[in-house]
Amino acid sequence: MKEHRNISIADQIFDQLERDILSGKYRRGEVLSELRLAKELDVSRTPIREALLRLEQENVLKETGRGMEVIGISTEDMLDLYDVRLHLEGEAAKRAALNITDEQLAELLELAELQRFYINKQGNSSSEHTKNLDSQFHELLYRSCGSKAYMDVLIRIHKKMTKFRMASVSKQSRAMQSNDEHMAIYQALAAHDPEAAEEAVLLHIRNAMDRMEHMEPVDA
Amino acid sequence: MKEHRNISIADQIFDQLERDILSGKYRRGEVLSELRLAKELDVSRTPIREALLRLEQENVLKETGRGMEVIGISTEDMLDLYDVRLHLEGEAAKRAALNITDEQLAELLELAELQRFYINKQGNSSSEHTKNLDSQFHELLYRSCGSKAYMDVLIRIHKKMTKFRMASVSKQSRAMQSNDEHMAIYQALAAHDPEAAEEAVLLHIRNAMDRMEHMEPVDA
DNA sequence: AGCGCTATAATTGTATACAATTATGCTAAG
DNA sequence: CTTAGCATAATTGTATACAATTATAGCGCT
Repeated sequence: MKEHRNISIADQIFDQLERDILSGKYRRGEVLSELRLAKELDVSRTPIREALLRLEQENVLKETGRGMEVIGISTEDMLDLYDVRLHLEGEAAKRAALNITDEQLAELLELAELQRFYINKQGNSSSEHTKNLDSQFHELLYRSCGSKAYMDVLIRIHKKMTKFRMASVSKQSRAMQSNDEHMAIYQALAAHDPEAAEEAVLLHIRNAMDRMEHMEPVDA
Repeated sequence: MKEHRNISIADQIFDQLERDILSGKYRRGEVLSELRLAKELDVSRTPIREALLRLEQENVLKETGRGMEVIGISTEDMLDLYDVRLHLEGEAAKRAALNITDEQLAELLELAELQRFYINKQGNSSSEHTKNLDSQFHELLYRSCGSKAYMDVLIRIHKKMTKFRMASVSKQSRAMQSNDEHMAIYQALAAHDPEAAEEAVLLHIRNAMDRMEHMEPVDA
């Protein structure tokens, strides 16, 4: 079954700009001009405008009367994002424990095992593979809670955190710890135990906060 | 001091489409065509596209391969949104009690008093005036908590709830009750009492949920 | 009458053209 | 040398043109 639409130029520009801002190519406070970007990326202004608009909606850029200004994210902002997650993900995990399907459980397990495989193979979690698997794990967890409201908020926050996560290489031990926590979450969900799921998720978030405070952001 | 930019056509289209979807002119499941809207509203496709893109980001519309499909919001979704707020606004209120400035307090009081004035004058809360004042009150409350993460999430949720709120007329007594709750929130914030602020906000949300379940959505 | 094929409609994605506003830099005058 | 003013650059917002894909309807053939 083929996916219904091709990837548009606008989508590609969006991803690229997102990465470029993250990687520091465009710095906080810098103002992006549509025409300049269009010439730089060799496309017309139309898909550029669309990408910039999306980035503005995601609070990555800010309208400034003339041009879009790059908004950064501070360590404090990141901690606040974690704090919001601490207030929401416990409830989401409880609901997921009650609502998750067998198919979702199987997929969750596969994601966690795949992540473990890559960590063992590569010795760190900086690869796109591993980061992507982490995102998929959490996104699936959010989806399985059965609430659009929780899902939307948590997916948005997690994407933002992933996006702005520093591209530093993490120790294998940290990555493995995080993966262990994913496994614990899976176990609690598989047992359909709301309290255990809540506990496992909160522990995962708190540990991720600790890891970040030690300047070694991994995932969560 | 003049505001830095004029209201663009795209902004107007966005507001109008938002209202039209809310009012039921465009129904859930209906697919909106850019060209049709452009002819209907007598503008080019460009601002239409921009408005549709924004509405998609706000989860009001959904891409369907061809055209944008109108997404509805169920009563269950609304209750979930309230539940998310119950998990976040208490903490936000606590922070606001500690961080709010005198200027913000003064503005908050003015908004609440203005709202009271209009309620007494008009006898219900269905007017744009009153709904707008409610939005402004809550948005200012969120802004004063000093956290971008809490602010972004809560503003987004509140806007969505306001947007999809049924346009039913509410009894004056309900509107007054809600305004009383606003006043209580203000008092707690003015006293810089975190616990009282949390309690007042949670009470406000719970009462709003009750009002909604009695089919008389007002605000909160 | 039914079915299939083709031509045309509709629709989105992208590029370009145009208008209006605003910054910027250069020139000329004091 | 400094400053005021004007012309030009840059920039966004909007409209239109073009391309490619897909649905749809009509027509002819069996």
